[in-house]
Amino acid sequence: MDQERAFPATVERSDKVPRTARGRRTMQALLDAAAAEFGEKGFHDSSIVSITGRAGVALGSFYTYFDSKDALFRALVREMSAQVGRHAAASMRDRDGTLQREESAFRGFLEFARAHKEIYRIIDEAEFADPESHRLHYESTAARILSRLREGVIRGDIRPDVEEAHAWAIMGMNVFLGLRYAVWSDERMPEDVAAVAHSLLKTGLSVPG
Amino acid sequence: MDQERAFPATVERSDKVPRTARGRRTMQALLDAAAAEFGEKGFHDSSIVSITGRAGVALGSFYTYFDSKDALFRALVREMSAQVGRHAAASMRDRDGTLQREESAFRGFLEFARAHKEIYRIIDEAEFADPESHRLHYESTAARILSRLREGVIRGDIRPDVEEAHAWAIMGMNVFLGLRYAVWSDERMPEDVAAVAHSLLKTGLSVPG
Amino acid sequence: MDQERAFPATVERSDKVPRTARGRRTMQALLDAAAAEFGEKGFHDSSIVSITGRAGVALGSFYTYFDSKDALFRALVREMSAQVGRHAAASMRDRDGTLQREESAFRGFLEFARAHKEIYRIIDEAEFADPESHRLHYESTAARILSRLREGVIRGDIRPDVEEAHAWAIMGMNVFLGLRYAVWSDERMPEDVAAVAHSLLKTGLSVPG
Amino acid sequence: MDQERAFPATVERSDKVPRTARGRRTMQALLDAAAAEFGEKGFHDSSIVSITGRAGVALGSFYTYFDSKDALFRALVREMSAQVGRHAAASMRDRDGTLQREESAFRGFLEFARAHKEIYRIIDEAEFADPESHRLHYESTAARILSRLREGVIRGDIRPDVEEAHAWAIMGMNVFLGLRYAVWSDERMPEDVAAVAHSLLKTGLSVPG
DNA sequence: CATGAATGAGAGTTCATTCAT
DNA sequence: TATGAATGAACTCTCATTCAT
Repeated sequence: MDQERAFPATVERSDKVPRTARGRRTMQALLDAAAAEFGEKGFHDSSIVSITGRAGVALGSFYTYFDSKDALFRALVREMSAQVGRHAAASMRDRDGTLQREESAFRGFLEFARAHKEIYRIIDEAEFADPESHRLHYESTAARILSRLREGVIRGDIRPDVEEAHAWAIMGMNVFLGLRYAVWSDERMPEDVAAVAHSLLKTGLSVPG
Repeated sequence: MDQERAFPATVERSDKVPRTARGRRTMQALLDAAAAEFGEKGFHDSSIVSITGRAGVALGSFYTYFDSKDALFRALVREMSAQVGRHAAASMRDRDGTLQREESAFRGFLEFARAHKEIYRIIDEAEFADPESHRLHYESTAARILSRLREGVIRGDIRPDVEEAHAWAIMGMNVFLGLRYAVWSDERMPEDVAAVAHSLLKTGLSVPG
Repeated sequence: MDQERAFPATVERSDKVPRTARGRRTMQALLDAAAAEFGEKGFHDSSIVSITGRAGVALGSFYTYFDSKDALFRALVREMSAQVGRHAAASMRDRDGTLQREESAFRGFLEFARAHKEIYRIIDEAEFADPESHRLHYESTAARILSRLREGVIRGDIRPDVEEAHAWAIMGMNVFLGLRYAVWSDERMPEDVAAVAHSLLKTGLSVPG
Repeated sequence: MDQERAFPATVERSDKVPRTARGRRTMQALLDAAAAEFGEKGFHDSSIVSITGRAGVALGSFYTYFDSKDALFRALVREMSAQVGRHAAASMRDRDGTLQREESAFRGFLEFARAHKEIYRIIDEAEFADPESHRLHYESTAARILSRLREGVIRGDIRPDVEEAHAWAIMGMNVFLGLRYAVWSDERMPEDVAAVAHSLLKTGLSVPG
């Protein structure tokens, strides 16, 4: 976790691997430009000319590094999905209770989303431009949440009947609170928002007794 | 509520109002075709030729009723947003507790989403194709949830500290559970899923005591 | 001349002759609307919907009275060409010298152009939309000027070597002075401008002697 | 002046500047094709497909060099306006009297118009397709004529009362004589026509005495 | 005679992708 | 590896004209 690179990092399994240092620089420039472009304009309003323009390389060079516009988008989505996961995990260590660890993870996610609002847009748009990655992102995120909850059951601080639906519920909460309080507005501190979510998850909304 | 029309209904304030019965039929055919097309292919992969083809009318007829592809999409998004709201409200009556009413509303939403999966895609894609409507949809949905929670505070069955963030959390839960269990798969019954969400909201996930 | 109708008058040889009084009114409304529309927007930016809209009649009614957009334009051009000729002629009577009569005719033309600036545009555009009428307009105008000059030769106040080219020269002068001082700007009085043209035609521009 | 290129020359400030020799050739081919097409069919009946077809390049290549059909037309109009001016100026040198110099300029203009009849049509049509350039063309042409006349006043061979209207009168004469004897028909030699215009400007049409 | 919905060819324009240099 | 010109399918939108009512 500590050796986490600054976003956006290189894409792990790109279609074409640059062989020279110069090639690596060009590819990285294209990836950075694409993240900015897709985040600002969305997939369809982004164009290869514009991306290569931002990156300061010739139009034709794009195809030296990526097979297509779609391939580039897919690469970005997977990378960002991984980054979001890594970042949440990185924020999670050494808290006592299971839900407290979830709270930390969510706070980390909120901080990350504030800093990289374009990620939201790109992952959301994957629903249309790269449905497979989109599905994978949410399924693996939910799976991670669920396995943590199950550890909590064993540990004894989580209700024994937790199941996949609870993980999806938590993920949905987190995503929408992130949209509202990290992407659309910065008005509230991540720790406040995370605390609200935590108390909801801990005891629910009913009046006690 | 009872006289609610089947989706997709006519769009209330379309740009051009047909003056004859034939015109009304054509416009309706275009709206139905557009809902299907946008739901299947998404906004950008949908084309006017294809929509008019489905509707069985000539290409040019599209522009007799809509100013542009965007205008049609906006009209659809607003109509669907309204429909989702109406449907949830319609499913909500005569339950005792506040969270039980939310459970009913959510079950109604799940049933509606199962029957009209394209709505999900269309409203989601509005984030890119019609951001204003998208924002409006979620803001007004959250506002409705919040006002119901506040009534619960007065009634005495909801924690007095509820606030906007709780409404967004509930909405996020509902949307993601709907995506998972109404759109992506029909494997679970709406009432089961709604019950899971209800128990989470009622007492949280911690082990009692 | 005295019974000259107000512009724009009915078109002499229209493709379709209305049989009822109501029909005549509708046709006239279309002609008036077309003159305004063509004058403002030019032939290509004018549309039948817009013309029928101005005229307050249904789109389909257009084809009850005209065979096509081109036919209407041709009808207008010919009518306007005739009007310009009639108006110049009407302003020409009872002056003594040949060039003084030309001066009067030109002054009349300038007044007419000031009052109906759209005529200029419509006749000019006929070069592209109805070349035959355009050519006919200028050829017949030049022919009229030439025949008047030749009368002047007989009368003895015009150089005996006048020929067609002189008529075209006078017409060109008149048209451009009209464009400059009647259409583009009203800053100078028609009689001033006509006087300048007259003195040029009378003695030329050289210093005498 | 002597090294003047044959019409149509390259357009000085086009929207997009080709960076390679091949690009320059393509752009030139498009300009030549456009001049021919606009001259033959007029602005509205000309199409990009047809222009690119004449030029022997793909449709899309058009937009590598021009922003739009209008932009290309504007570029052509301005270039042609400049060419007409340059050509008239080039034919004017070393004659004695002011009106003799005008005669030379006019003869040069007639020769140019005979060789490039499409220029007439293109500049005329600018009245509708690019009004600003059209106005500019005639205003600057008139201004040049007027300043030459004023030099004649100082030199002593032109009436002291010459003014803008005289310049417009001369320009109108020239344009219409050009239309009649250079564009519509080649029947008369440019020097004859220019001589007629010259004698009119010199002494007018009245019988002397 | 009036109406306005329906038609569809055709226009300008965009842009992912290919390719010669 | 880098360049940018070239390509053409695909798209949205317009509008003169036809026609059923």
